[in-house]
This record gives sequence, structure tokens and C-alpha cells, in this order.
Amino acid sequence: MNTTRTPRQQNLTLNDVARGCGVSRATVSLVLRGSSLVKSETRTRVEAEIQRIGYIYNRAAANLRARSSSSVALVINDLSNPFFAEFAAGVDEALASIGFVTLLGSTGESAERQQAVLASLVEHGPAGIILSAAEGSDGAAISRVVGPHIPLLLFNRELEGDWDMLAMDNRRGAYLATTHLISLGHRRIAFFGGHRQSSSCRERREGYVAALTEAGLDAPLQWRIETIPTRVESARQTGALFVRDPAPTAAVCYNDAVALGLQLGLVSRGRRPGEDFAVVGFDDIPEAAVSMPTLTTIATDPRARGRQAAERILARMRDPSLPLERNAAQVSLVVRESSCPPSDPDGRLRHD
Amino acid sequence: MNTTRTPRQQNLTLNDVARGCGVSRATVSLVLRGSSLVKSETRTRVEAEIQRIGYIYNRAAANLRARSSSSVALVINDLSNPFFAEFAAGVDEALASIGFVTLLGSTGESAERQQAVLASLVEHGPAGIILSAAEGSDGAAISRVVGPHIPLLLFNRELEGDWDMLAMDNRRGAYLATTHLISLGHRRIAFFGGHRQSSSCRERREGYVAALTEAGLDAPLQWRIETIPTRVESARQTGALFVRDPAPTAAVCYNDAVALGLQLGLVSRGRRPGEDFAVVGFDDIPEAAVSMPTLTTIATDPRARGRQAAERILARMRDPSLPLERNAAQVSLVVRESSCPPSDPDGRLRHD
DNA sequence: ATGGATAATTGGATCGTTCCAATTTTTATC
DNA sequence: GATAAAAATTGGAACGATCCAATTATCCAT
Repeated sequence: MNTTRTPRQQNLTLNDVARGCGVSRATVSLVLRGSSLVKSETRTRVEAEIQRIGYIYNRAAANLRARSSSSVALVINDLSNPFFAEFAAGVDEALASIGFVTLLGSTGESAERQQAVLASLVEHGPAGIILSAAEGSDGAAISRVVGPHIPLLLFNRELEGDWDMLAMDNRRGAYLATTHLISLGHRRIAFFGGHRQSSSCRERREGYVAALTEAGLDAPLQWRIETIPTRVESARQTGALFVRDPAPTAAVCYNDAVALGLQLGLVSRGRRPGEDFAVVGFDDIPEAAVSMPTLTTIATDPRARGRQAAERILARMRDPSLPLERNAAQVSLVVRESSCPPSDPDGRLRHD
Repeated sequence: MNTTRTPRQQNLTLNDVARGCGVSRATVSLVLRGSSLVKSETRTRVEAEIQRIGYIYNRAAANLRARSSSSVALVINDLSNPFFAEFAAGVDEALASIGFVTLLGSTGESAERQQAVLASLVEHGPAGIILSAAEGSDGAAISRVVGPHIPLLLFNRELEGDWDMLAMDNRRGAYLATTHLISLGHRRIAFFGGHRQSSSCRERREGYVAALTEAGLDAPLQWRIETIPTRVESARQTGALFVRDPAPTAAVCYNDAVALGLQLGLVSRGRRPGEDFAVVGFDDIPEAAVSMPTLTTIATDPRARGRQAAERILARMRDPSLPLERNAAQVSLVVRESSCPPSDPDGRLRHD
């Protein structure tokens, strides 16, 4: 409301095309929409005229009349995070392939900006909204500004209220990571990093515990180490893994940043990650493939998640009566150098 | 053209608001646009009704009638590159602050997809386009699909034709990097990485040569080493720096990826970057601050560049008669650990 | 009260498209 | 070559806002 606007040049319209090739406006419209009603000879003539005068379709006018929309809003809490940038690229890729356009909004993790951004986007009449909510978002405020008619799909973060939702399968990812370490022969495995109160960390820990339990192994609480999930903090906390004997021989990490920090921390304590201590990360950020050692991790394929989110919102748009879906997206284990077998033989034997 | 569309719900209109509070449609419209013509009592009444029934402004209809636009298209060649993702965030931030919305298009470095994406975006009537062109783009094809009326601003990559353009000041960045190394005492400085034919690499090399020349130092061609600008390739080519004696004591790198690869390559040859060999990068990607050693580099502040691009396209929209501008964006030197003084005393003395 | 300002409000036309019912053209059939 | 059926085309109304000229309300001075 009440903002700057910029005048547009006089544009060519259907009438100009129609006049130029001696048919009616309605016929040109049918040609543009690929209707089978028009004779192919007429079609050719119209298409030639369109090319000739450089006519540009006005989708806004079309959407107004047809009460339709060909855009989807994508609201991202942190575009500078490569995970979300990849996600956005995936969304745009899938939307573009069916002629939809992506209305971008980035919120920089501010719930207030998110409200403003949503309010502005909604006025452009998107057919749906994909929202990766900012921290501290208020579900009620969001449904107030979005209104009851536009379908909204939550990505990655929970929110109170009834929403379609697409999230990583954190539980299964951590389960895969842990099982991988167990199959290499590890028996004393830590869960390193992250904050207990975050939902993703909670879910990942659940998967870790489930794998250990299933294998009949201990998961003592002192091997669950909390850290701020950054590289620096993680490196600093490395020592916490080795305060008791016997120490773990491997760690499942909350995410790749934590895992890379742990590798640094291990090196500075004279240990060699990938040789005498195994590390697994989560996310598969680009750096995981080039660290030393390269990092075994759980790939979430954010670009594929973006495509999936686009498919989901399109499906919901086609059929608003579908039941709410809150499914978890596939994740997969990527084995690299950092996950070695235990070097310490009694690490293997003590529990066997 | 000829794509899927999705029906929208029956929406509330100006007429509903008008009827609800006993004024005319035109008055409600004036209220929405903040006109001073309406009595403040009426304004309050109308605003209350808008809230009450949850009316949502239809900007597409408004833009159609007013022949205006409140969107800008942003076409990015590689969103998964954090540099461009940050840039996009900056563009969106600036546009959102004046109520504009960003139409996103990502091309994945494909010139054909870029044509399709531009064609689709143009139909949505953006007031302007910011384009970071895909490799192998054809300027003529782009101006054909965009038409003569929509202002377009090129970012980062040159293209044949007359365009507004915003690019990094590559020359000055490399000049700053080289001068920094010279002031630390280095006399034998290489330029490492990148491809001669890329315009950004050419410009950076020019800045490097200019700084050396200005200081009266040699810039022998064998110290300009070409690599594919990735970390892996760069690490692999490290040896090329040391085939001749005397070898350089420092390197200005084409970008941060190359610089980080070089650091890896140095380590694996038993040298210690930041202690017995100085490295400077270009871009200041997030990883530069956390590598070992942390990387001295040239910051381009892509987010600020995004804001700048948005300002530029808005200015051009306001006044299409402005002269074309092709200025270079500021860059700055960020000194970290990787740029050490020369350890080898005769590296310092030989040329003094 | 009355007139003349000014302030506030309003209805109808319009933006560029699609929808729809009606009309015209073509084709098939005898 | 007349007729019915099918195919192709068309003009006017409509989508939800803004623009504009015209109308009505309100104010102030006499």
C-alpha cells in the first residue's frame, strides 16, 4: 500500500496484433493460449504478426480476468546460507519449468520483516507461498496476514497451527550416520554439538539413540555434548569428548559446521580425524567435500527439496481439499574419508 | 504463454469495502493510496472496515489500470554461489524497503534457460531487470526478448551492446592486494589461478601488474599461473609456483576458492601458508574467515552491491533519459593471517 | 441566510486480457 | 446444390483497480 510506482511504456496489446493480421482480439487470445479451436493457417498468421511487432503478453491482465495466478511466493529466512540458496534455486527451477514465476522475499531471520514481506507479497496475488519461517515467527500473525485462501507450505521449521510442512528427516539421517559408524566397528559413539532445545537437534539425537539401542549399545548421557552449532565453538569443546575413560572412538555431529570444527579441535589435540577418530556430519555443505579429511555426512540435497516443495505447493493449489501433509524429506549417507574404522582394537573388542 | 494456471478464490474487492462502510469505491481507493483528499474521519472508518473484513489489495489490477509496476526481475546465473545469493538478498532488501517485490529467475549458467526465464519474467511486467548473465549469453538475443522498454542493469559480467552495468572493481582489488604484499616486504609475487580469457581475471591481472610496475618490481610471465578456478585444481597446480629459482614468496590469487586450494597445496608440499608463504584471495567468502590460516582477501560486499544495483535500476526507471552508467563497485582489503612478511630474508634482499 | 470558495466524494470509463453466447464459415451427407 | 452438423471466429461484458470530470458538503465572510 501507498508505495512508489513506476510508469510503464505504452505496450502493444492483443488489439494491435489483431488489427495487424485482420482477425479479432478473441482469436489472438486463443492462439496465445494454444487453443485447438483456431485453424492452423490462422494460427500461423497470428504468430507471425506477434513476432513481427514484438508483442509481449501481459500476464497480469490475463490473470486478473481469469482469476488465476502464475506465481508462487518464496520467503526465506536466510538467503546467504547456501542451504537455503540451493533450496531457492530448486524451487525456482521447478516453478519455471511450468511457466510460473517466483516472487522472492528474504526476511533475514526477523519476524517483523517477515510480516511486512508476506503482506507485500500477498498483494501480488501468488497462487501459493513457500515459507521458511524466521526465528520467533508467530503462526497466528502469519495466518492473519496471509488470509484463508492462499495455500502455504512450511519448510524446515515447525510453527504452531495447521500447515503443510516439508522438513528434513533428521531422525533417519542421524540413524543412518550412527548405523554407518556401528557397521565400521565402532562401539563407543558420541553425539556432538547442537542445542538440546532446537527441534532439529532433538530429532537427530533421537535417531542416534535409536540406532545405538537397536544395536544393543550404550548411549550414556555424558557422550551427548551440547555446543553452539558453529565451527569455532565446536573446536573449543572438543576436549569434552575425552574427559572420561573409555572415551568414544567416533562422533555423530549435529551438522557439518560442528563436524568441521571438531576436526580442527582433534588436530590441535594431536589426533587425526579419519585415522584415529571417526567423524560424521550432517547437511553435506560444499566444504564437506574438500576438508581435510573429506567429511562423511548426511546429504539433504536442498535443491531437490526445493523442487519437492514446489511440487507440493502446486499439488495443493490444484486440490485445496487434500489432507495436510507433514512429511519428512529423504536424506542419504555420503561416505568420505572422515569415517574410519576404530584404530584402537580394544575399542572394538571391549563390547563384543 | 500456454502454461498451467491455478484458479484463485473469490476475493474481496474495493466494492466490498465501500459497501461495508457506506462510501464509494473511489474513496476507498484514495484511502488505500494515502491521499490527503479524504476527510480523516472517513479514512478511519474505511481503514477499520478493511481490517474487519480482511481485504487484500490487488496490486496487479492497480498496476494494470495505472500502467505501473511494482516489481523488479532479478536473474541470477548461479544462486548456489554464496556471492550471488548475498547479492540477491541485498537486491531484495532494497526493493522490499520501498514496497517492490523481487521476481526471481535462476538460470544455472545456461544461456538458453536464460532466454526462457527472461521471456517468462517479462510477461509479468517488471519495472526493470537486474541480470547477472549466464556464460555464453548473447546480448542481441537478450535485447530481443526483453524489448526496448524495460530498463536492464548488467551485474558482474560484460556483454556486447549498450547496457547499464555494475561490476566489481577487479583492477583496484588486485592492486590493493598486491600493494599490501609489497608493503609487507615481498618482492617476488605471483598471480595464481583463473583463466586468461575471463574478463574478471584479465582485470585482476592488470591491477596486479600495475602495482608491481609502480613499485619498480618485476612481473615475469612465468609467475602468472592459469588454473581452472576451483579449489581442487588450484591445489593440484601449486607446484607450478616453485619450478624455477628464485621462487615467489607470495601470491595474489584469482579468488578465494583458488587461494584456499593453494593453501591446501602448500601444506601438502610441507610449506606453511601464512608463515613461509603469503597468500591473498579475492571475494571474502565466509570460509575465508575460518580457514587455517584465515585468509587475507579482497572484500566485495555482495549484499551492499545488491542494494546498489537495486538503487541503480530504480534511478533508471525514474529517469530513462539518464546516460548509461558502467561504474565499478568499491572493494576493500581484509587483512587476516595468510599474508605474512617474507620469511626468507634473501627474498627481501635480493631485489632491494 | 446567502454566495463563493474550498474540501470531500462520486460514477462512469478504462487498463489488457478472458469468457461466453452468438454468429459466420466450412465440411460432410445425401 | 441444399441442408445439417461441426469448426472457426467474434463482439461485448467482466476481472479489480485508477483516473477524471462532475457533483455534493462544508466552511467562512458578509
